[in-house]
Amino acid sequence: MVTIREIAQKTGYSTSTISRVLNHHPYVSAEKRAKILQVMAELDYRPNQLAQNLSRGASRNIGVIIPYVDNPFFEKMTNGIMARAFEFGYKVTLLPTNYNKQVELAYLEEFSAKAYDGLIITSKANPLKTILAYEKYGPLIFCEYVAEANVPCAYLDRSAALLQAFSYFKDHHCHQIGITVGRSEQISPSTQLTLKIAQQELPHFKLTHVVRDCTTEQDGQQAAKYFQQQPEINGILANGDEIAAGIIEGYSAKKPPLIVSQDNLLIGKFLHFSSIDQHPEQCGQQAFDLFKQGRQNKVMIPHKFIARS
Amino acid sequence: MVTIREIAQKTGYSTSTISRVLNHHPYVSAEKRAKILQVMAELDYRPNQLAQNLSRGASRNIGVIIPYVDNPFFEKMTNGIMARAFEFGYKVTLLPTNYNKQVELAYLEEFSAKAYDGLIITSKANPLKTILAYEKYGPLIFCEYVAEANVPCAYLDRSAALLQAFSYFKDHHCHQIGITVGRSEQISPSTQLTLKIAQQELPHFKLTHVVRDCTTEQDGQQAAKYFQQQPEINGILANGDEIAAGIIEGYSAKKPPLIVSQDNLLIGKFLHFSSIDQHPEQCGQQAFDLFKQGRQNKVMIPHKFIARS
DNA sequence: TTGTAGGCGTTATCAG
DNA sequence: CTGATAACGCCTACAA
Repeated sequence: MVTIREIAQKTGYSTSTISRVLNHHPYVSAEKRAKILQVMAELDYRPNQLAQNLSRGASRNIGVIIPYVDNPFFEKMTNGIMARAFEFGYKVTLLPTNYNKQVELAYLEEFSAKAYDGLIITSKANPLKTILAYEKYGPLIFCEYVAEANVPCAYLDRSAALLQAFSYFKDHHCHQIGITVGRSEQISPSTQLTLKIAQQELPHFKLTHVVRDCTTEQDGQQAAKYFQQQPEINGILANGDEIAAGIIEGYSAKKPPLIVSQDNLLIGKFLHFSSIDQHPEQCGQQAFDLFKQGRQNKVMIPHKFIARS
Repeated sequence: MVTIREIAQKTGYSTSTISRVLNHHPYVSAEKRAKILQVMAELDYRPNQLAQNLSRGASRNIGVIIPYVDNPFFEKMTNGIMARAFEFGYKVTLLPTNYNKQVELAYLEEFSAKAYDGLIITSKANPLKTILAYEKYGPLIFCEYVAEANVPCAYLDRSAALLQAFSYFKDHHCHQIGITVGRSEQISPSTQLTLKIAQQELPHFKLTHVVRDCTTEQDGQQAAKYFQQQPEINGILANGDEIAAGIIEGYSAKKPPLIVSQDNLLIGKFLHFSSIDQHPEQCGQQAFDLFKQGRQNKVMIPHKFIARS
């Protein structure tokens, strides 16, 4: 492997000078620069990034903790992060947890070992306190609301989105709604919020009308079976468009009640259900910007309700 | 920052011994190991991965060159790669090119600078020769067929899939088919193959029935408008399910002809068009395995035709 | 402008 | 089993 030292020998200049042309520093005579570049080309010299990383103490690489890699919502979010990262010459490493605490902890340990210059957390498996303990090792940015001061986060205005969804239901005279959620309210703040607002806005809402652990189309089908056994249900809030599609399938013969979902994928357009676009790409972009600028703000991302009925 | 040397000082042992317990080497007395671990915990010592990377000459990180991050086909492929990488403790960095040659070259340069232990190329912007020039810097694995011996690749049996699609058309008496493709046949081997086989299998096929540069639902709608002006067209081969959906939209009032698409997404089930599942996840998994095992085989991934009509 | 020398933190070799 | 010591390849004061 050709090193900076060999270039120094062949050219007769010092390693410092070589390093300077490598880093586009000023204060190198045009003549020397030219010769050095020439010798570099001749020997096919490649600066070793691993060495550069150690020397600089950074790798221009950020980690992104996500629950699932094949989930439309998080895919959009990571796409937003990656788009910005690309602009600024950063590399992105996706860190899927499947909401496994141990796996997430392993990533946090890597982070503390300087594997990433920063860590964006789109959704967490461990309690906030556990994660914040790693703040001392470098910048941590969240893609959900975190109340603690000085903790940067870009977050979706879930409350506003839910309020709009529920008022849509009310406008259509749907007061008994079924809800599908991902993780149960015990561990997911987002589910917690959903149910809290449902109870506030819809006095007739019952917790027995909640189907938990829905992440796929199949889960949606199962949920539909359950909902059909509750004839009073006249509206459904789904936690994703693929699940909503499954619900419609599950109703098969029967006409399903009014459905509102939350991904705004193409399929919603064809199956004619309403959807909330939470703009996860924007959230990802903002999260990266917060990292890049080293700010500790909290940035809210507005949602958009797509009514179809 | 606490280093291995500080641990050595506080414990009175040598850095070698510290390094040994760090790497779970044998030949360290239980007593010393215990004391070292204790001091490490006290000082909250973190091994620095950047230093380890330099010392080992590797980073357990692989790069994956993809054209787009938000394309279902390549998302599935990268999911397959990531699943395997995760199992073996590798990190994955996604490298989107948008088929820009310069961007792709920049990634190859990074690779030659040891930024990645290996590079998986799911689809390339530059000519094969250009890319193979970087083989000397480390393992290069392709996710498409590469004829050159000793170049490892996991590839989809595109020919077989296309043959089945065309015989499906013939079975349904569709001999005048329209085709949408991504990149034009001049630059995409896959498009080239598609058109070649179309000409072989369907004597009535005309190149004027090809719509190029289709990547989105909107492109599909546009294509549909064009196809409707050619009343003789009685079958359509789409290059993706979202495009197929767009085509169906584009036909709006009119009933669209028999459609076969190529992603097998959920939407195909609802819009009732046939689709070829090329199993891109499997392709990604195999590609990673080829990297991991350092083999130079060529692995074919079988497809599956999902008939709906 | 340029060069010298030390440092980044860890691993590996090789004696003992 | 253990410990010096030399890599790994680059960057950067500091001095000239």
